[in-house]
Amino acid sequence: MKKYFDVLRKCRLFREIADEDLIALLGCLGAKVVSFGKKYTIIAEGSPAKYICIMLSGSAQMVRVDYYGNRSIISGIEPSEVFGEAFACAETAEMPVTVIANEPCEVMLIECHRIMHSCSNACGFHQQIIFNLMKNLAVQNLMFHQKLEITACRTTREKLMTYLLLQAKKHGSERFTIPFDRQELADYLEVDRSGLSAEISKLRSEGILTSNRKEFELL
Amino acid sequence: MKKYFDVLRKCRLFREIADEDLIALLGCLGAKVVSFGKKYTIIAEGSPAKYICIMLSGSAQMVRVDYYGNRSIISGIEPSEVFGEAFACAETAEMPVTVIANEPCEVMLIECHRIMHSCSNACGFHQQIIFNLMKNLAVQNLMFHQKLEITACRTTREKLMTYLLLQAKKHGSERFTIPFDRQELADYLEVDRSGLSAEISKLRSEGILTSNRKEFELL
DNA sequence: ATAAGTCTGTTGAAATTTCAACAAAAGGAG
DNA sequence: CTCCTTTTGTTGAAATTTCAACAGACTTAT
Repeated sequence: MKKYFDVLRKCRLFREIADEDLIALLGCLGAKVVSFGKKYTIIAEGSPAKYICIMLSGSAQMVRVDYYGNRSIISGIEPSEVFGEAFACAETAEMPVTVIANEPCEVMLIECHRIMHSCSNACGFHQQIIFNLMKNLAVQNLMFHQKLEITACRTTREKLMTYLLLQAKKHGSERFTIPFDRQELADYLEVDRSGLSAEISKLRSEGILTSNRKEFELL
Repeated sequence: MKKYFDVLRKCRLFREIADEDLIALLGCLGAKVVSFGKKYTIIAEGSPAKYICIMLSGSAQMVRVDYYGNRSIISGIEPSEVFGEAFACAETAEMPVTVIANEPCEVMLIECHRIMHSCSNACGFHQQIIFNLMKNLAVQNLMFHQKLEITACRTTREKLMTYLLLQAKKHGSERFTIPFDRQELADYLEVDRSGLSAEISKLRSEGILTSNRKEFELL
């Protein structure tokens, strides 16, 4: 487990927990690590929501395909981020989304009930973990508000500009690289890919931005 | 405070807390009750996010108006529901949304830091409250997933049907009354009101549903 | 280096949404 | 009951999105 310490230290779930306690804690929680190849399904829609997951290496996307066949990307998942916890904590019977590996991944799985019900060893970190989990869920809530701010826009241009402005703020710079290719960005913004490409060209010709593939600069 | 007990017992925040402990707890948390008239602003966009709020009576809507003037309803808030907690717990500087009273309301306000930092009296319920808060945030997360499922749809018809099917499931019946008038439903689904009315008429003429104002029946 | 496959940008036509304006229906106040 | 206000439904035109098809740029594997 030691090789994962650098990522785990950055993970919201383990805030305020000292390195020397972490090993014992992970043991107590029965944490296990699983690897997935590119394009593999990490969590399948419809499967039971038992696990709180932590991305150790690689990246993934949380995705849903609706009744009408529209693919929608709910969020990207990067190393040290927690995912699946909302469904597990809310005791959802079935996962309403799918999580798919973008590239080879290592994921840490912790059974939710190990965290929710205090452990038999009475290890002293449960309270801290629950507090961290709460904070993490609150932050995720904010991310949903951002996502809704984007999807609430009526036109492709408004959605795109709202997204790009949020990215610029997040990166603290007018220049930044986005984590999606065109099709993925379209699925995230919930618009048509070709229309999105056209809109980007238009913004470029209007002198509002410059871009090359995943790199953007707002002018 | 006693007159609010019936609502508070139903509130997620106070699960597993006995009635007789509730009074002491509310005192320890410094809970206060504020009334608002119809159409009054309960929380203003841009104001500091200090409070965890509980709706005691009446109802409200969480709303955002974007840069382009589109009004979007994020959620309806009914008695015993908690709101504003995600922003307070995530320590957001400014509220990104507005909460407006639908009708005369009573709201209980609890300063977030009173819950986050254990109280000086060392009352024994903080852990339970934080656990409840965590569960509540997880459930809210699920609601956002539902909302995203709706807004991810491309057409008015798809959004409307997704919404109505979720409502039918929620009410456990094909007949139900929705909590929005037409304009509000349009703002919730993020579509044009007149287009929404037209779509409802069309579904009616196709024999897919019957409806009268806020009452719907799926056939 | 070449070939195969993927990603991006373009285009035009069809479908859909938005917008503005108005009429009918419902609800409230006096 | 009547007047006034709000809500809902309807319509047609303008704007936008979606869809399908294709070509050029880029990547990857051999």
